[in-house]
Amino acid sequence: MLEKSAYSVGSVSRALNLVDHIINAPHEGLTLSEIMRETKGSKSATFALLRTLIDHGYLRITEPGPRYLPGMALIRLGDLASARDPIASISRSILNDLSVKTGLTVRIARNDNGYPVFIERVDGPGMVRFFTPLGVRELPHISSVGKAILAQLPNEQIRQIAEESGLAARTPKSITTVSKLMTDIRKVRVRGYAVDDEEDAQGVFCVGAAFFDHSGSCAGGISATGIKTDLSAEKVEKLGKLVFKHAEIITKALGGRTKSRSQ
Amino acid sequence: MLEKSAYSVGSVSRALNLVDHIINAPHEGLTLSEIMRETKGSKSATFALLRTLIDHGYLRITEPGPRYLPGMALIRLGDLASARDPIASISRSILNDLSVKTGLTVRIARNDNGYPVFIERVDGPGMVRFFTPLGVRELPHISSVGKAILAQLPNEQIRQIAEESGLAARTPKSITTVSKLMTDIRKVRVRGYAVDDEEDAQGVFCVGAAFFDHSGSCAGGISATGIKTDLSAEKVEKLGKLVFKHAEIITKALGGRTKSRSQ
DNA sequence: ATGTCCGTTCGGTATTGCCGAACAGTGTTC
DNA sequence: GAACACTGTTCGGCAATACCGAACGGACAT
Repeated sequence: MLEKSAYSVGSVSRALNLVDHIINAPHEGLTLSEIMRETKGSKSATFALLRTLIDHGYLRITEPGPRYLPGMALIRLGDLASARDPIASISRSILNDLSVKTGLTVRIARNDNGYPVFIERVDGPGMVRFFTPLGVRELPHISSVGKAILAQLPNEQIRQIAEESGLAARTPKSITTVSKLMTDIRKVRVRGYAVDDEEDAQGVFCVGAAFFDHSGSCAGGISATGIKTDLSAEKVEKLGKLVFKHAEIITKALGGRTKSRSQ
Repeated sequence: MLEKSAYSVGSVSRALNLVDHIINAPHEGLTLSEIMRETKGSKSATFALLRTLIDHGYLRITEPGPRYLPGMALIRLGDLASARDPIASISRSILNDLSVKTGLTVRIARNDNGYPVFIERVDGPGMVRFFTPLGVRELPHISSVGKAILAQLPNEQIRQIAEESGLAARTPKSITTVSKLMTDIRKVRVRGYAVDDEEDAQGVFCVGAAFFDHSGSCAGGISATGIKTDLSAEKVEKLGKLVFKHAEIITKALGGRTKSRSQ
């Protein structure tokens, strides 16, 4: 349920809320009555909104006992948005490459003002598909990509972001203080890659590195994620260098150059 | 520009048309004035609609000289819709598997009343990414999956679909008459897989097979696509059997059983 | 300095999207 | 089998509200 800002069109906002509502519903879909109650709208109004969304393919309807489900247009738009995103489209084959080499799940994030937004994912073979949504702003201190991106910013801005996002813990190993974050960031700057050692989820590790665009500013980060079984220090280092190397490949593909220490 | 049906909400329809308009625009994005002219809306109205779409993440705006681009929510919704689709989510690893084995681009389509709608794609390594959009209804007679799906229907229904969709040609080898289509369909039924030999695009071949759900009805099809270099008959047969086998794997994964010749 | 483009803001009008009630199916319960 | 309790669908009427057009202000070019 999003807050409306100035110059917002009510019915459109309600319609998009319905899409969100339905995509977060159980797999069998929802009935009109359920939707109408849960979103506190009138029957006829939500009916009209749902109809409109169906006309555009945003929703579809199951055959007997009409239940509403996500429609094909969402897949279409997601695919097109991904294809039109220079970062996502350029790096898809590079992600695949890294996933094959490491056997891990590989993801790429766009830098959204210091926050990582994952936009593409390649699952490792037989990987436990642990759920990682795309297209949402993530907390920067909790993932390796997040820290890799933060490391490219001036210290002052890192502190500011840490303050506004809050250093919430997800596991006992999560970073929760600014000072700890800064020591880790320093390590990232030396190594060139960031490590998330069970800071986001228990038993899961993650190694990430940043890449840059033509202006030399950090465009995003790439990371490899896996289960933490016999994770020796040298293995991490080897993986880190590999991830870093692939980040450099993306930088080149973007026509970018490695960070011009602008700070 | 979609036609409106009964009980449609105008402003929502207009907003979704804007999304479509922007996602089919050049990579740099569009300005408000351009959008307003091309969609024949007033400046302030389209401004409000765009604002609403931005609030929900469907669009984003570039920093200087505001231009409108597809937003992260589209990627988010596409990913969720794909994850919530039983066919797409179950078969992702199977697609990957087939793509690695063959080195080809592999796609999967849902059966939408006889028409194929591709919902997932795994590009082969170093593949010429020839553009294949997801989430749109395709012509059934022009692709191998389309024909594989058609082959599961009673002849009468095939003729009906052929008539209503029209047998448009894309290459000199395209099937354009119902009788030719039916002879090809007969072959598909014998072999278990369908072949598209440069019928969709010159120099491109494609092999597809159907899979089934728990009720025994055709849920969709899977296909492997590649460039037509030295395509010997035995190679096609080998590939066809491999694709067919993977279709069977999907059928099993869906808890389905192979077509109970209900006709 | 004048021009033209852009995006943003704002008030007034009538369009139109919302409501509520009535209708029509479907299956469940007694 | 009839009553009920649910569904989804349709429709008329009122008022909210989404649209329009005009005015403002900033950025460039001419």
